[in-house]
Amino acid sequence: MKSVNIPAIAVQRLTLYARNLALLDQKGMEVVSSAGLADICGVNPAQIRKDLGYFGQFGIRGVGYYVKELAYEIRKILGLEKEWRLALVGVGNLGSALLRHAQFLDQSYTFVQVGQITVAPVKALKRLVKDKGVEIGVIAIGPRWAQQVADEFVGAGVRGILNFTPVQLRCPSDLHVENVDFTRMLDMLCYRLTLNQ
Amino acid sequence: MKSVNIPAIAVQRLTLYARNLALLDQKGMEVVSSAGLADICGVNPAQIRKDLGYFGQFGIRGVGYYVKELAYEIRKILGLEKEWRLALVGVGNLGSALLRHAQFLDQSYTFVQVGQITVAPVKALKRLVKDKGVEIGVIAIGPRWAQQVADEFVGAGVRGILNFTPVQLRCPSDLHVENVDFTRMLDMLCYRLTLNQ
DNA sequence: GTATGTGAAACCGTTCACAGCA
DNA sequence: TGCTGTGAACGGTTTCACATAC
Repeated sequence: MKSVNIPAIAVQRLTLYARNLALLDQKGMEVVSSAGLADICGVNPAQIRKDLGYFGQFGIRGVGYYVKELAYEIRKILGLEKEWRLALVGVGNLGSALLRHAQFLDQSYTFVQVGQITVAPVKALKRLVKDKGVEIGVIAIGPRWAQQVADEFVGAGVRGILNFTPVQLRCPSDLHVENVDFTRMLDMLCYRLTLNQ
Repeated sequence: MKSVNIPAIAVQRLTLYARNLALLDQKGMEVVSSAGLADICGVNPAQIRKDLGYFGQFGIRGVGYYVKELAYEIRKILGLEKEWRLALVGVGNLGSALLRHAQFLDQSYTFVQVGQITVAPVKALKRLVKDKGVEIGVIAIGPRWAQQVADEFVGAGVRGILNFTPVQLRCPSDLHVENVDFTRMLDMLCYRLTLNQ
């Protein structure tokens, strides 16, 4: 791994590459060039090579990349070899969908070893996180309670939070928070449609 | 509006400002400075002023911004004054959650006038889009069928697609697609947690 | 010959700093 | 005085172009 700072956006693209490499692998393709993968992913070939360059050299000049191998290397880079334990708060609404249809998760995460997802009444959270070694808290509850749940997750010792509410959470800076906010994406869509009449 | 190209990321932040302005308004605050809003949103004050500057002059020097007024102006910029009609494909899984718990949507969209959301068997899509004037298609179906549904939406004359599947959709360039991909956000989280041991 | 890996250049977005105005 | 609006400086990301290796 290089000592330069790796842009977060490059890491995000890595997940895109991993997904499409898995698809190529399923189709029996063994080798792919940066140009080929770039076309599928909708990015510039040089960008793929640059992104990969942050972490090492995975290709063969004059040939390309071995699909299986590159997919594995990216999974390793992203830390997806490990089994992550998640706790979900919010059994109603979005939460129940995430839980009840675990196959949805599995389908998109064939290459990820996601651990048990546990539903917990908020009060029992602290014990649960400590006993079960939960590392990631998922907040899929109404926006009104989002900050409170986040605080409890923090107090319980979770290291990261996946936030499905549109609330901007206030958390300690050493805690990692990722937001999935479809209302924002919908707003963006409306803006772009409005621009083009 | 300025004639320079407006970065998509600036527009995305506008939605963040709008949301927090609505909250400030609910709390009875009438005026806010770029510094005050920036603190709440977790961004740089100059960035807010710059973002707004793409669209006009909304503040008063030495004072700040009128909360209600700015919130309204941003809604207008984003095209959220209009009522948007959406069609949802995917009643199972994520889709049912989006539909059955409309109050979830309402809660986060108090300032948005989102139109009827219609569930349709895929075959009837074309007629539905044309008869009801649907402008945005929402794809919350299994990844396996995502591209097919997208193609049908395109054929039916939808102008934009909100894609909840992790599939990179292939669509005509004049169609607007926004992706909500929580698997990617989860991957990012895992990477960052792995970095810090 | 072909495709990677990577410095250099071009481009874009963010932040600074201050002029302009209430 | 205080805060907006904005040109300029800065920093970071993308793309180019070519040396390098198979």
